[in-house]
Amino acid sequence: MAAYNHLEIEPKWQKRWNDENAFETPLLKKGDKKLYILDFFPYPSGAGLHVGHMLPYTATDVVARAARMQGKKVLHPMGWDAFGLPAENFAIKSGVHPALSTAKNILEFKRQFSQTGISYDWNKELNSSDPAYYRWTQWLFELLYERGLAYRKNGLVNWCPKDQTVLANEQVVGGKCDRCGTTVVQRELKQWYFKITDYADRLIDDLDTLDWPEQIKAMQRNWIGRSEGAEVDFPLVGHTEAITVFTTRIDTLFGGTFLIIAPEHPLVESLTTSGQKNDVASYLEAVTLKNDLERTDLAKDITGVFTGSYATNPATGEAIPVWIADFVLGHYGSGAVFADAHDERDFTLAKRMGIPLKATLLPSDGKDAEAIRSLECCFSGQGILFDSQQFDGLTSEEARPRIIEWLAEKGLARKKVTFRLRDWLVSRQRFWGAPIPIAYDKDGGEHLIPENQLPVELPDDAQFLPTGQSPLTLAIDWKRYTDPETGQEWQRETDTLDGFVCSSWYFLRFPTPGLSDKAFDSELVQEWLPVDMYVGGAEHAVMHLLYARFFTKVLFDAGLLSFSEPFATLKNQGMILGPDHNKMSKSKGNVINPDVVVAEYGADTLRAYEMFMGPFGTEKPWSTKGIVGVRRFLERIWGLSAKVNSETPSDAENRILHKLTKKVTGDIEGFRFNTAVASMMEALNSLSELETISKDGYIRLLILLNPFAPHITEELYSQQGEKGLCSLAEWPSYDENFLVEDEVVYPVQINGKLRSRLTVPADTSDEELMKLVMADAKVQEHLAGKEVAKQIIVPGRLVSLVVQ
RNA sequence: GCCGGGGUGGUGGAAUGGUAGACACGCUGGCUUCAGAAGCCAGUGAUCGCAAGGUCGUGGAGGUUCGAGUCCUCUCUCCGGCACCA
Repeated sequence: MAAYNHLEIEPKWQKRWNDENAFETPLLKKGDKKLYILDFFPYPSGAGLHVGHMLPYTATDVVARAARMQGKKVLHPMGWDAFGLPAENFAIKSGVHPALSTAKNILEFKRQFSQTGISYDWNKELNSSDPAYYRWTQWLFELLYERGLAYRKNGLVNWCPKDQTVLANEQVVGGKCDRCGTTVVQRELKQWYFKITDYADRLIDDLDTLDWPEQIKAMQRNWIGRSEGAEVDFPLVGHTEAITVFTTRIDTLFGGTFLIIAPEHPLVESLTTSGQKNDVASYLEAVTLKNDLERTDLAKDITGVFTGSYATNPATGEAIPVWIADFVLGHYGSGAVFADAHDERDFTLAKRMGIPLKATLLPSDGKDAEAIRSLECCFSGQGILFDSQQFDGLTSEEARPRIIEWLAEKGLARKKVTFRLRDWLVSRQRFWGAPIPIAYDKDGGEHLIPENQLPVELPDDAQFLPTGQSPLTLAIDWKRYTDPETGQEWQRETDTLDGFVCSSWYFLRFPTPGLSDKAFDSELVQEWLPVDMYVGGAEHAVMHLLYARFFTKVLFDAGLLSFSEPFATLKNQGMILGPDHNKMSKSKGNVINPDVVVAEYGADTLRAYEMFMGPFGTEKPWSTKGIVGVRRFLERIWGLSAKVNSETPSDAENRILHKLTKKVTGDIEGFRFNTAVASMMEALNSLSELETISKDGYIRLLILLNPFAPHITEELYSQQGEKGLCSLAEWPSYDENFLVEDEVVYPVQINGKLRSRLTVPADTSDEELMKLVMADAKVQEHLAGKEVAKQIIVPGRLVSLVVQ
C-alpha cells in the first residue's frame, strides 16, 4: 500500500465533495431533527486566516459533520460581514475600492476554508455589502422607524478623531475606539439612534433562558446595568418645582443633608443664586475643560460648588443645600442625587467643603460604631438604621420598601428602575455601509424612502476618504432625491449605518440568502431557527450579541418571528496563542499560517491537532512540536489497515470500539473535542496490540474519526472497497453489552491509602470479593491482625477498608 | 470596588466524590542503521531505596467523608469584563 500522502489525497476528496454537492442543505420535513450550526460571520480581512481563526470553524465543522452522519438535517452556512470600518480603513490604506478588496479577500477566505475541508454549504453564502442584502438592512431600519424605535436627536456623542466618525457606547472600550485604539472625544451632534433601551428589561430577563457562557451573560447584565431603587422628590425652597433624585439607598434618606445635581442638569441655571453666580460659572467652565477621561478618572479629586439654593428633605422636612458636582452624571438616573454620610464620594465632598453630615446607619456587627457616629469614617455597607424615626432598628433591606411606601403615600417617592444602557447610536460618517434610507425636505422634515425604491445603493464613484463629513455629502447627484408623490426635491441622508446593524439579522437570511422579495422567508425561518449552536469570540459580548438579540425581539414584536431569542446555545472559543505564549501578531512574528501547516502536515492533521490541543474554550499556545504527535497518529491509522484480516470483529475489538463510539459521540456533543481525539489515540493503541482487526471494526473507527480528519478517512474508507462517501456514512451506534468488561481491577484502600490491586471476574459477588481481598498477601500485611471496623465496596470501582 | 473564569509533572492537558497525572509533546535507555533521520520497544511527578516497597504530592489554611483536584469555609494569586452608575 502506498504511503500516506496528504498532498494527493486532500485536494482529491475536496473536489469530490464539491462535485457531488455533498454538504448541500437538505429540505426539512416534519419530524426531522435539525441542526442550525453557525459561526460568527467574519469580516474578510486582507490578512487572511491564521490557525487561531480556524479553531471555531473546525469545531463547528466537526459538530456539523457528525450531525449529518447521525441523520440530522444540518444548516451550516458561511457569509461575510463585509460592510464597516475595517474594510473601509483597508481601502483607504491600500487605495483600492472596498468593494474590490472585499471581493478579493472573500476568495482567499474561501480558499482557506476549502483547503481545510470545512463543509459549508456554499449555496447559502451571503455578503452584507451586497445591495441585494443591504436592501433588507434598510428595510429593517424602516421597520424600526415605523415602530418608533429609530429616531434622530441632538446630543453628546463619542467621536473617534482618527476614524472620523461617531461610535456607539458599546464600541468605545476604556475610552478608546474599539477599532483603532484612538482616544474618543465628546461632540455635540445630531445622530440616528435605535431605542434599545425600550428592551432593557427583556434583554436582561431573557438571559436566564439561554444556554450561554456565564461570562457573556454577566457581561450583558453589567452592561445593561439594571438597578432597582426609588425616585424621591425634593421640593425646592422658594420654587414650585422639585428635584427628583434616583436612589438605590433610600434607607439612608434621613441622613440626606445635601443634594447634588450634575453640571448638565436643566435646573442649574435657575437654582444658581446671584451670590453664587461667579463660583458656579467658573466651576462649570472647569468641568467643560476636562475631557471625558479626566472626568471619569477614579483617582481625580472630588469637587463641587454650592448653587445657593435649598431643597426640602422629604423624610426630615429639613432644608438642605443644593450643590453641583461633576461626579454626578447627567445621563444616568435623573442627573441628581441626595448626598449623605454613607457614600464615600458624598462623604469626601462634604468633609472637604464643610457641608454638615449626619450618620444614620451602623454595621450590624457594631464594628467601628463610634467612628461612624462621630463621622470620622464613612460606612457605606448595608446596616441597621438609627435616627430615622419610625424606621429605627430596621436593617437596610427591611427599611427600603417601607420608606418608599411611606413616602409614596404622600406622593413624594415611587419605585423606579434605571439602566446603564443607552440607546444605540447607528449613524456613521463613513462611506462603506448601508445608506440610511431617509430623505429630508426643505424644512428638515424626515421622510422614509418608499420601500419600492430600496435599496438606496451606494454610488460607484464616491470619494471614500474620511474628511469628518460623511463622504456621501460630496456625492452631489446621488444626494438629490425627488419625492415620487409630490415631485419635491429632497436631500438624502448622507450617513451610513453602523456595520453592526447589518450583522444583527444575517442569521435570519441564511435559509434563503437569495430571496428577492423579502428579508427572510418566515416559514423557513420558523423551521430552522433559532440557531441551535452559535460559536464565536467573547469580544462581541455587548456588541453583536446584544444587538442581534434586540433585533430579534423587535421582529418578534412585529409578528414576523415566533421566537424572541436568536441563539439558543452559544460557545466561545479560547484564543490560540503563538508558540511563545503571546497573542499572535504580525509585529511579534509569531503568527502561524494554516496554509503552511496544511502544506507540511495536511488539513487533517491541522484539524485534529486544533481539536486535540486543549479544551475548546480556554486559551492555549500553539506547539510546533505537539502537532507532530497528531500527524503520527494519522499515519498509524493509515498503517492499521494492514492489520485488517477478517470481516467481523472479535470481542476484544468490539469492547474497544463500542466504548470508543460512546465516548466520541458524547464528547462531540459536549464540545469536548480534545478528549474525543485522545480517546481515539487510546483506542488505536489498544487495537495495535491485537493480532488482527476486522474490516467492520476498522470502518467504524474511520467513521468516528471522519469529522476530525475527513480526507484520510475518505481515502481509507474507499480503499476498504466501500462505495459512497465516508462523510455521509451512517454514524455507528454502540451496544451496551460490549461496554461491560469481563474482568475488573479493584483497588483496595486501607484507611484511605491504596495498598493493593485485585483483578477479579466482573460477576464476582461481594462476599467472594471480600474473601479474595482478605486473602490478599499485601492486604494481610497491612491488616497485621488489626480489626476491620468497616468495609465499603463500590461495585466495579474499589474496595475500602477501615481498620482500627 | 463589583461581576465572571482559572491555578494539577519539564510542556499542552486528563480525571460521574472512588487507582491523580489519561492522551500527546519532550526527555532517557535499547533495537534497527555504515551513519543520521524515521520507525519500533521500555522508562519518565518528587523523594528515600539495589530492590520489594515506603513517604510526600493538584496555589495556601482549615473542615465534611471510609475516601477530596472534585463538596464546604477562609485565604493568596493570575486572567477577562464593568466602574465616580447614586
